[in-house]
Amino acid sequence: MNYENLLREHGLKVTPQRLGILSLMDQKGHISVDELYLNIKDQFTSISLATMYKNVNSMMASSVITEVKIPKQKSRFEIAKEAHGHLLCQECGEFMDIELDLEKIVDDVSIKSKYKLVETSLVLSGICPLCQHSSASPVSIFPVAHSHI
Amino acid sequence: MNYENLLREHGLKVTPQRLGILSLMDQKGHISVDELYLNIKDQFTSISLATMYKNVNSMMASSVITEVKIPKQKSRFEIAKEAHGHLLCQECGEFMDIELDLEKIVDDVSIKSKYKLVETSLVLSGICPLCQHSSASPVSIFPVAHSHI
DNA sequence: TCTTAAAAGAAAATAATTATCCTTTAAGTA
DNA sequence: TACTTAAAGGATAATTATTTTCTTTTAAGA
Repeated sequence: MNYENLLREHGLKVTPQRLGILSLMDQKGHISVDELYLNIKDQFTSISLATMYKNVNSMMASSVITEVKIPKQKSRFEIAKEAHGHLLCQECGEFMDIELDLEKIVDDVSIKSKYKLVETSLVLSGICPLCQHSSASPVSIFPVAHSHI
Repeated sequence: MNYENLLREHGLKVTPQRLGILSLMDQKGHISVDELYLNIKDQFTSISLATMYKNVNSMMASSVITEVKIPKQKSRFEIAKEAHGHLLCQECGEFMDIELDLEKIVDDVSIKSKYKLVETSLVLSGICPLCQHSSASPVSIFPVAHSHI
């Protein structure tokens, strides 16, 4: 995907900092503000934390990115895309998208509540297969631990 | 429900402050920490904000209460109960529980991902029937606006 | 009652986020 | 290509949110 166009289409100026942020999100899938800041300082040694927040906010306001709020964790941000859910391993922190078919539930709730629904946020949490077997392993100190898919 | 027993069952001391917090949550259904603090100061004029946080944290840790993270809003807390979803009106802020049948989705995700799922968090957001009709109404300044159920 | 570990309260410390102000730059226009 | 300007960046201060520390009070069990 071309992030320059993505930004332009949403009426935002194309800056190296924004491209860097989007590129990081693309690589990592989901990333918190501070992870973002830590990682981006390699490329933009003088980038300000204020710039990070300003960009995250402006890109959220124009729907280029989306915030995912996660129980007991800090929010992560992802490039906006069609509705989907998330799956979290409470043990190792693995976090991934899942395809969803919420249509039936959404329709049902729409009818009963008469709400016009525009947004869904679903996070399922549990223990991933690897952590189920590595029995006595305590909760990881590290926010993103082993990768195993 | 008897909150004294609820606290005892979870190994927490019964204090007037905790009972006040639980009673407020019971009345309001869902409430943020600062709303909680504002409201509780009437009864406990000298209650400390630190006490609020400490109690919210201890009652969360022992699963007496649950945090609900909501897109673009501050978290609200509720007395823990069986799994359910939430419905938010983005216009007036109305916020309510909804019954859910996520079983099919949860089973499906469990099988595909091999995760052992233990927690679900679903928030549906949209426009409530009243706000749909009061056409040009802008987003309310007030966190909890008209009540209409 | 007496004992004690947990909780409350006050204040300070930390963390997270936003605002301010001045400089720089992207992007449209001459 | 240079000029103009509104938007964005960077540094820092200010706010806001949350946690920690330390001392006093209190719930709950002996």
